[in-house]
Amino acid sequence: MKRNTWQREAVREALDATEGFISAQALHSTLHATGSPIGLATVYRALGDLATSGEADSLQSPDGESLYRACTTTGHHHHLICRNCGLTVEIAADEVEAWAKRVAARHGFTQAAHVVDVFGLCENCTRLAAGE
Amino acid sequence: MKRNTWQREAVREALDATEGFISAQALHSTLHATGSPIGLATVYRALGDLATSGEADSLQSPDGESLYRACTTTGHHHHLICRNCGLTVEIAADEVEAWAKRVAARHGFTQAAHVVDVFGLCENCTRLAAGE
DNA sequence: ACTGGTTTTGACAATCATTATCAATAAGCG
DNA sequence: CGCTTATTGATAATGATTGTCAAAACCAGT
Repeated sequence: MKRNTWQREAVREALDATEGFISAQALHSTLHATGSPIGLATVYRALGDLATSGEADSLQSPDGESLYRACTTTGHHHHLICRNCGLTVEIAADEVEAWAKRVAARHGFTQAAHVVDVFGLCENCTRLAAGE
Repeated sequence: MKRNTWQREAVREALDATEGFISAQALHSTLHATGSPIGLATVYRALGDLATSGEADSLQSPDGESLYRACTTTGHHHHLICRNCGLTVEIAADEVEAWAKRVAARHGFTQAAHVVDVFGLCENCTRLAAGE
């Protein structure tokens, strides 16, 4: 039987309150910062469950972390993320939206969700890197 | 200066000889199996270099391993991944390529790498899911 | 071919995210 | 309320990847 615990609720809420993707570790930190004494292992378990049940999307960041996101079909958008300082800019992506659907259909895929995120260096960090 | 060593050659050849994606660990094992005393760290370095120079493609498996593949077409492309069975189809993504670069530039970002992967259910799994 | 300056290698330690362990806790049912 | 059992959480374990650094290999110049 599946039980409802405040921990699972907390993870779900924290994920909902997060813009874009977040790592399990980061989510755990966030929860701790707000006073929740939730355990790290529990965050991993809760995120895994959410991903399995389809309530959350997961993807792997370029450096191998698993990132999670609350699955909201409404208000879909994408992100431009600074690899160095973490600055995140939201971007609309209608073009990509259409493209993803087209490509998926062409290959017989259904229920296409897509992960379109751009990692780069923001203006600031570009300058810093150049000065190295 | 970049030097040519038999180790780097060996990695490149082993990668060329491999169908599809392979993990660094697996490639190391393969090399050892053929008698090459190459070190694990060296395989990682060589693969990283190949990926950086565009001679190899890399992606993350669902369980967090980095997988590499000899890059047949010069150029970058993306993947269509079945959420259920893991089937991966390669897709060209010139449109997205251009879009990503444009968006990044518009926001002052440089060195844009992007994560553009489409998850869905492949034909097979769609049928299976329907029958559930 | 020999030598010098540098890069590369490779064995192993270190790191980091994630998973397993397992006793203690708490959810839900009656 | 009490019982059964899923869940929690501190910590150990795992496993891939990266860092370290002395020794070996590469390449250019002689």
